[in-house]
Amino acid sequence: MIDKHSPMPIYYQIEEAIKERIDKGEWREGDMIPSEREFSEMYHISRMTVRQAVTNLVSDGYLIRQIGRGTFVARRKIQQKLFGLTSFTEDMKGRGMKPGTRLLDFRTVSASGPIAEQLQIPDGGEMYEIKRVRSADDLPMALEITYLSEDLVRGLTEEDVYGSLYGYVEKELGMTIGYATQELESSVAREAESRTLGIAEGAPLLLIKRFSYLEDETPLEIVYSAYRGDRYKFVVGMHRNRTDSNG
Amino acid sequence: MIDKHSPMPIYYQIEEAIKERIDKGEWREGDMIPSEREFSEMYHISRMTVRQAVTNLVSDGYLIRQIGRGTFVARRKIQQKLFGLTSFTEDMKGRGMKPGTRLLDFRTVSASGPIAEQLQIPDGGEMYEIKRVRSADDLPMALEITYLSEDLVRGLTEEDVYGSLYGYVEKELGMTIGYATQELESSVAREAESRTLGIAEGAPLLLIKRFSYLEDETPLEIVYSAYRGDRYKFVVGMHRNRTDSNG
DNA sequence: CAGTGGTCTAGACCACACG
DNA sequence: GTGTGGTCTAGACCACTGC
Repeated sequence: MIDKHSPMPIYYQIEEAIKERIDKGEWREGDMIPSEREFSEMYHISRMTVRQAVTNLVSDGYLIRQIGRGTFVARRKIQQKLFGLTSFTEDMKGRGMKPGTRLLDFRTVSASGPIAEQLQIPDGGEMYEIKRVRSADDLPMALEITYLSEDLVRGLTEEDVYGSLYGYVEKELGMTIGYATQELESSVAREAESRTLGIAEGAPLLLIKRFSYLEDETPLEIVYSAYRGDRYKFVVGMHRNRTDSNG
Repeated sequence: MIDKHSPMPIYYQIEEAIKERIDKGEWREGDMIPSEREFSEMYHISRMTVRQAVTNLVSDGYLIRQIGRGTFVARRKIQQKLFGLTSFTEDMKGRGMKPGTRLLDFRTVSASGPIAEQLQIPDGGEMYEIKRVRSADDLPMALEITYLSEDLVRGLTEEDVYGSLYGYVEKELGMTIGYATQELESSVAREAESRTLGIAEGAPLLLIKRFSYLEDETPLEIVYSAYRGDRYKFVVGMHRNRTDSNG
């Protein structure tokens, strides 16, 4: 089960093995899994290596550690996904809906102002501007305008933006997305939005502004979205920081 | 600087030392901090202990590791707080506003239905129901209804709910809050809400439903809030999961 | 090349939970 | 007392970066 000579790190192999047992239902929610020392003996590896695997799964929400008692399969594992940053495409698939895209506009424009600044594009640089209507199960769900530095994702084509931009950046360009900050506010649809989304004027809209960054903090994209208030709920899991109550 | 015989773990002391240097500006955004081996020699501790400190600070957003290059102070450290779950009181303070509370109702009611189920209160159990208007700089910001199991926070009084419930639970009861899931949706104010919040009927509202859990997954509270759309933006930082693109 | 973080070992002692 | 996770050691080899 564990290959010590695989290029895959041992701790990663253990993570996958544990997740598989949980997914298969071999270990159920609330069950105690083998102790770190048992894993260590089972696979003939050091306990610190086991701990690295378990620590990762704890922070991913799969496991719960309890001092003096043991390590347990987390309840509510459905909620694991809530903690991770996802693209529209991944979000909709996670909700069991079919994502779709209608491209309204795809162009490069010269960068300037706060958008250029946020994307760290120097004066005179170009950026992609992509306007899309995102749909779920063939009904309009959101209106999206995305900005990316042309320099960072040079060679982006219209075909690339019909699916997940995150998927493209990660799989085609081999970049690693780190995190995003998102601002959400409530608004009402004006004429233009109501027409594009097929809702009444004055109907509720959820506005989301997203700044995405790569792992090394390079700004990747800015996205302005307007989601239909009658079809979309934003769902997020948040952990309590160890340091919040102090500082 | 490091006391090996302190009851505080060494890795924690190192974390604090590093954070202090960052907060003081001794190490600035983008600066490389000493290598793990340097820390190890500096403090006469093993490198694995240093790594534990650095790993924690990386996941808290203070540091960035780069293979073969070094460890750097993260940019945008203002955004660190965005990733942590906060109470209303902490949230407003973080925005530089003065939080306030007007208590509309405080009572215990017999638990039943989906709320009792979510809070894991057995048939016949009681729960607190707390209705509050939360204000920022003395202007109404949100209408909140909170439910807690009476059994879990027995002895809660009216005075306890004028400030941060999270603070009370953590500091007075000594519990550790783990995480929460939150659902956000856009809506418009009806008559009752518009009167309580001092806004027009039909004005945008941001509705937030929150389920909080302790570290061991015990359900702590349910909160339904309605925030004024003209005064409040929900801000959140989200990390990309290692596993999102695969599974 | 030297230096960095990434992984891993084979132990150790501690505080805690439980019977 | 036994078993658990929490912390810590003093090394080791690897892949990667940058000069």
